[in-house]
Amino acid sequence: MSKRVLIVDDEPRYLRLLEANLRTDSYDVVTAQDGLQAIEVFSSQPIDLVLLDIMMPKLNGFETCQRIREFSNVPIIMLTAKGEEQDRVRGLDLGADDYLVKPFSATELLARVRAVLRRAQVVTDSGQARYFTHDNMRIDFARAEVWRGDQAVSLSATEYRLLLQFAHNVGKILTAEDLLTSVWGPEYREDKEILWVSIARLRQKLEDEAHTPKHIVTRSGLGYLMPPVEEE
Amino acid sequence: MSKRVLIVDDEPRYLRLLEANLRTDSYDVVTAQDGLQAIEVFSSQPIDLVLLDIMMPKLNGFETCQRIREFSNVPIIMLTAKGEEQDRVRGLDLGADDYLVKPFSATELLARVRAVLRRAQVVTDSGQARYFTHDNMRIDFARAEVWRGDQAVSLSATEYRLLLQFAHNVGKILTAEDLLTSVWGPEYREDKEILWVSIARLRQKLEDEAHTPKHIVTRSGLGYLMPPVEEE
DNA sequence: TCAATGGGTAACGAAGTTGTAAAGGTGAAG
DNA sequence: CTTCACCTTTACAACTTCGTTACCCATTGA
Repeated sequence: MSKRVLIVDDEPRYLRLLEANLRTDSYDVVTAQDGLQAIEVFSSQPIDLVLLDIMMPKLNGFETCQRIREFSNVPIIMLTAKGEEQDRVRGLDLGADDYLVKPFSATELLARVRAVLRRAQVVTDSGQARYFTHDNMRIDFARAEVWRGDQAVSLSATEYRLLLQFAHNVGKILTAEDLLTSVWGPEYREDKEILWVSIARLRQKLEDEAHTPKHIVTRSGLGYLMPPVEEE
Repeated sequence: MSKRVLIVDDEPRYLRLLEANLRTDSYDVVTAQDGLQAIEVFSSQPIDLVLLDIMMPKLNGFETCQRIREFSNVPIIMLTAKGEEQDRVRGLDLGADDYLVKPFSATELLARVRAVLRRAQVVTDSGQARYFTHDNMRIDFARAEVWRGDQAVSLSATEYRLLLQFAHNVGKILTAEDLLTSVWGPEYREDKEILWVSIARLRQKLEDEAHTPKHIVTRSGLGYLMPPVEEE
């Protein structure tokens, strides 16, 4: 059963080139011309690997990568014309698996694709969901929107990223360090105060009763967690 | 809990450089100067990531990579002086996860290390034990929750960490020093009083009959232990 | 240029936790 | 049986942790 690759690039020339290369190694190929289209395609069919150009209209490669990572662990290889180190580091830290600098040879492209797929195989991803629900709250990952009941909640970027951490780890304690490193970066590892304040702000927007939070529960001295919703 | 990285390179200069870089990001580092040594080290302790130079005496990087892949899926990043495409493809096809061309910057090295470890984590994380049971008590590690029968027990952070020590060492006597160092840190090694009090508090919450504890048993003069549960 | 917003810092109070001290019990060794 | 170190328990004071509000600076966009 051949793997399905999503190629995202705004230049049709490159799109065709990449597609041809991958097809000769008998991958299934689907394409998109910008980030929004990519997310659209991605949410509508199973994808095993994404090749993602950085310079694109609408959502650029970094933003698209980040969005996809909100709901999927699919392997991502970034493509770029610039060889800037800063770009490479940024891509990798946003969750990309590898990086290719244009122009590249077909042989190397295919070797990288094989390597990344080999590693990913063990996971068998396909756990891609567009929505996440927890009690009366819903997250629309693709649009980066949050709903409380039928009311849209307007979260800041930080609040949203904080909430994502919990959504991705339901039923699991996250320590202050965990959250600070993943949302603010390693250099904030010690700065618990900003976390306290941000949790408070997030709760104000999400929770019905400030005093008995349903979504984000405190475990004093240990961390916070989003409790699993009870089945009935 | 920091990740352990094995660096393999025959040039001491590079070895030291890499080691320093990784240590500043608080990885544990072990080193080897050739492939044989690397495999030696690798088989003798748990390693989370291998940085592997290609040009080496004894076993070169390719051979070493191949050997390691015969018995392990540990993430491997190849290091190479040449930027030859042929080498890169060969490395990746032998099972390496990534490669870096010397000279490289510390920032990029660390970004690649993070990326490769992140990917590996998804694979290994899913298979860990979730519960621990001892008589009528149950620990849910992910949620840091403890149940006594069908009643949730609310433990403080210290009490919970203390209990974890016993759960991880069932049937083994833990000395006061053991417990003090692992729960409170080495500087409390002598402070038996706080241990006594904490044990008492923990027992109050866990034990049915304060006088004949089932979970945490005192061995006067030696320490404490959680006795193995009898099967019948 | 000014208002709006986001996001960081500071300050304070409430709740809960932790270390210490003090007053017994228990058990091992002689 | 006595003694002493080892341990248990309780009470309390000091300290942490965390929630909250207020404030300020930087950025953004009208």
